[in-house]
Amino acid sequence: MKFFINVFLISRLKVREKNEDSNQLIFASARFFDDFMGRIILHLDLDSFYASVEEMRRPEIKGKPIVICVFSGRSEDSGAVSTANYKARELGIGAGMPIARAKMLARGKDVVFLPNDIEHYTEVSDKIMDLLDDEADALEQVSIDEAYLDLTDRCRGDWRAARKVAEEIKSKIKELESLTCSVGIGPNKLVAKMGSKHKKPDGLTVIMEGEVQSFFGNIPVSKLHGIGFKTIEVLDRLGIKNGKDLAGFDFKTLKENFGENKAKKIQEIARGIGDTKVEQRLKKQVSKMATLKEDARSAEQVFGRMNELLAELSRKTAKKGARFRTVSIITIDTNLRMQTKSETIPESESVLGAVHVFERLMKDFFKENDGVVLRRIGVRVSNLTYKKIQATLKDFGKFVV
DNA sequence: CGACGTGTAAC
DNA sequence: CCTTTTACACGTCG
Repeated sequence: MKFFINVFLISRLKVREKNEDSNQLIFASARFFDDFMGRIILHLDLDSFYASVEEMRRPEIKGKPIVICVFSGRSEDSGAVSTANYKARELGIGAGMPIARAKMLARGKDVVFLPNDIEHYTEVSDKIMDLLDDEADALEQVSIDEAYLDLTDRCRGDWRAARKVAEEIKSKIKELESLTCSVGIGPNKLVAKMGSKHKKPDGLTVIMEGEVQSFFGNIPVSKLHGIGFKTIEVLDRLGIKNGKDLAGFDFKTLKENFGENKAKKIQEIARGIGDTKVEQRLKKQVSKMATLKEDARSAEQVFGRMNELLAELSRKTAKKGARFRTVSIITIDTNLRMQTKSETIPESESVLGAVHVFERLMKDFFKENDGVVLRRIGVRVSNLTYKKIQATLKDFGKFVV
């Protein structure tokens, strides 16, 4: 009997915690019933975060359409929209849109355009993430305005308790920062994420195991998390419209169109299957990009801007206590074609110590691309390793994100 | 297999 | 006219 239970536990652990050390088995029996019951995962998304934060700290713009912009500095209105609040979205303004177009749509209306202030948003975000950390077994911050919480142990399989936790979190965030958020709760990260997308803003959607199939089945494939524009084009040709179509589609045909791995992946998405753990991940690369004031036709013309970028990249990298092995430049020419060049070197701690490598890559790029005219450039270090002591995963995660 | 470059997706 | 940052998968080459 003991043997049987162990076999069962090991197989569960394989499915659920592939990356865990075998010493996790020590805790396995204590978690037997949790394993048996499955997990409860919560995903939280702060509603039009940047715009809402600005609205909160500037009483004079309350209730107005607000558009947060990334100005590229090339001309008065060059750049793109980062976030539009719901009032602005009613006018057709949305993220990613050129600022000039957003201003056309806003013509004659009282719309507030603001440059983004990431520093401030990060401060607000950090406070909220701290709050979330207190509510969960594990926290995974995936971006400045999104996080996953594992509530499995905390709620012991009780979905109504999980809903209570969500409501509590929502009211705390409102109290503390006057912000709303959308929350999804499900048996894995994918389902939780789809739940939080389902009702916005200020939503709360719970999808239990038994409800996954019908929820995912009725959703258009274009709304599935992880399925983007290119994939949709192919799915469309195959006549696949919603989750049900994809979940039940002939695998061989999918494989012919997407390759084995991607076929498997998108079909699992359509079935609401996912088993990745909620855990704070360390960054694997750091980069910094910028649009040039003026188009550049030679390496020497971009060195000035590149050195500024490297100074910032250096700070970012040092702050995380990261070392790197790979150095890259990223170029975007006037036709918006992106290219990268990279080189792997002996492990280094100092970005500025590797300036000559960035410069050489840039020179080589111009040598290899005769007549190219650059609009934007970027620098990146990857192949990161971390030296700082990992006091607790929580603190380290916060430090690194 | 590691290094390098590109494409897709999400934020 | 067209921003920024990251992850990951895949093909290719030596």
